[in-house]
Amino acid sequence: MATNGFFQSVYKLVRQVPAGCVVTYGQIAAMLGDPRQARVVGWAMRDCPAEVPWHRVVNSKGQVSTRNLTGGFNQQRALLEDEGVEFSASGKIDLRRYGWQQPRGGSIQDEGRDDE
DNA sequence: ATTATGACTGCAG
DNA sequence: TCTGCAGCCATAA
Repeated sequence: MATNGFFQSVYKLVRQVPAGCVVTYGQIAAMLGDPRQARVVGWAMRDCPAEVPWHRVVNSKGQVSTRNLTGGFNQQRALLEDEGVEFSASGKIDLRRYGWQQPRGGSIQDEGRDDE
């Protein structure tokens, strides 16, 4: 499927996301090389194959409910909570703590937070 | 080829 | 901190 190569890249990337971590659409798009294609990433998630942990994908606001909760989209929060992710009172996630980043050349270790 | 929509993002109020 | 408007890209009709 060469037509949906971008989609395949998205799926592959999301599949690499470990449990207990979340990524934003823009983050994924940026990893693919174009942060503006964040919407296209959403399109790929809309297809949501079972092999893709779409529930670990949230918007830049760290929330899931952008417009309207459709279908199984509601269980995103429940799934993340099951992974160990904490939600704020407003239903937001700490991207600074759960925000996943691709491992760079070398060892990516946990950077200490001066306050937490 | 053109128009409309969308599981988004960033800036302004 | 939250809400609203405009911009960008891809897919569907």
